[in-house]
Amino acid sequence: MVTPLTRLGNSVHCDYNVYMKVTKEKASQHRRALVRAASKLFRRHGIDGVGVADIGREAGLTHGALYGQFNSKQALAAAALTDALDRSYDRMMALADAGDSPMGTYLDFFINKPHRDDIAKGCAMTASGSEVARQGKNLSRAFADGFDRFAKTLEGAMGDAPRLRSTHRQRALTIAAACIGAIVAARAVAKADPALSDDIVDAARRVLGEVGGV
Amino acid sequence: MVTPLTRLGNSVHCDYNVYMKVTKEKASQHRRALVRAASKLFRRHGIDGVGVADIGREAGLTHGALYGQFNSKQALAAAALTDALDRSYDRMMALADAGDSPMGTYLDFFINKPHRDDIAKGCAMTASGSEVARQGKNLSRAFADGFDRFAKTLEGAMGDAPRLRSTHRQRALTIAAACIGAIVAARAVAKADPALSDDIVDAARRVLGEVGGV
DNA sequence: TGTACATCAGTGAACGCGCGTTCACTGATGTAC
DNA sequence: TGTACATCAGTGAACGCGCGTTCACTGATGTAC
Repeated sequence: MVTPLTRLGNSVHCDYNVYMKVTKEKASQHRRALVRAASKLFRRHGIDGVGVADIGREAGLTHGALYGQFNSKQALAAAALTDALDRSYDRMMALADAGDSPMGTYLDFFINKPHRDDIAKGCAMTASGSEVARQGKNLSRAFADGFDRFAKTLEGAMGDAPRLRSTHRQRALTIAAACIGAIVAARAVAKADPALSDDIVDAARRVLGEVGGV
Repeated sequence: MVTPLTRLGNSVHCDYNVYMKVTKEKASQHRRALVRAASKLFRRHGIDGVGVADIGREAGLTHGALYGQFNSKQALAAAALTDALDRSYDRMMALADAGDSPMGTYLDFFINKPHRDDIAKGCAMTASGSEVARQGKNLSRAFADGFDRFAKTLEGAMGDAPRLRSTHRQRALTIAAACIGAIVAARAVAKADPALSDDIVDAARRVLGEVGGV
């Protein structure tokens, strides 16, 4: 029989069986794996809905490893949000290279039913929008950077077909916010009213296309 | 010294000091107090961010009382969402009686900086939008009912000024979703970029007014 | 109207569990010589 | 190039804490007579 841990004092007993240390490259792979795992799980279950142990497991590590790479769960969440938004942006820009009407391409990329249905791979602003408001400044920063970049991209793709008095920037900011709102609302009503959910997606795609001058 | 509880067996010791039972009217007041407390706290801290003990305390009761009135925290959350949306709707309709252009009144009511800044009293769809997608069907039902009523109200107030080809219903659904997205995005960026947050609110109010034919 | 007693809303201790974070420890990596 | 050893990424047990839910119990209310 053994006291598992004598609290105040430096003599401690426990069994460490492990093996350890890892190349610098492996370490940065692990960091990336943690960010990707967190990014996916936070989107699927919410930031409060995921434990650090879940993230470590998903990344093939233990929860302790997380604290070697990040100061806190909050700091990891900020890194995960930035990473998710960077990756979404890259995918969107890759598509835009191919198409001829960028505004139509951007709206198609964002407002569609597969995007609504696969939250874990979708835009992190739609997955965590209302949570970010309650988190710290670093998460707000990540969201603001992603949102601003999205709005600027839309602004650059704005057509001037409709006779609206608002500026391109105002319309771009509104379309960006509306893209988020449409996916959030479509997801929120989906379980109870799938037809309404479909209507929201279809309506937003069409109306925002008109606002964007497609 | 007393064993506080002997587990398997029917003989139990603990101290019950209490006083009890309450009129039917008091009981339904308590139920209402629980719903109101939950509604406020869920908006402020998120559903996962509030414990049943917090809700009981805010309502002036204990956490146990909650399970006399509701089967689970989830069931209370659904009741709280319905109640919050009903109350918001009533406030919006009361304002509309006074104004002459209902669409303008509705947009002013929803898209403004005090609404962005006071999440605990604001629209529950903006506060919990991305959380509801991850909850059960009863919460989706409450959201869908509130969203549908909001969209129908906007549809009834739709002007036909702009030469848009989309239907009134499509524009109403889009404006409803965009209202949510604008407040969600404005809150999410507020801590890191207050100027961007203001711009989102101002832009959405103006552009959605144009889409709504104000 | 007065009395006897069943009902049931509310209490608070306890349940098992998982949370975020810390920390003593490991041992291959990577560096200094 | 070869050797000695400090570094530090990762482990996993433990921390204190709060979670949602259950349940034995209370006693005024409200009903049956």
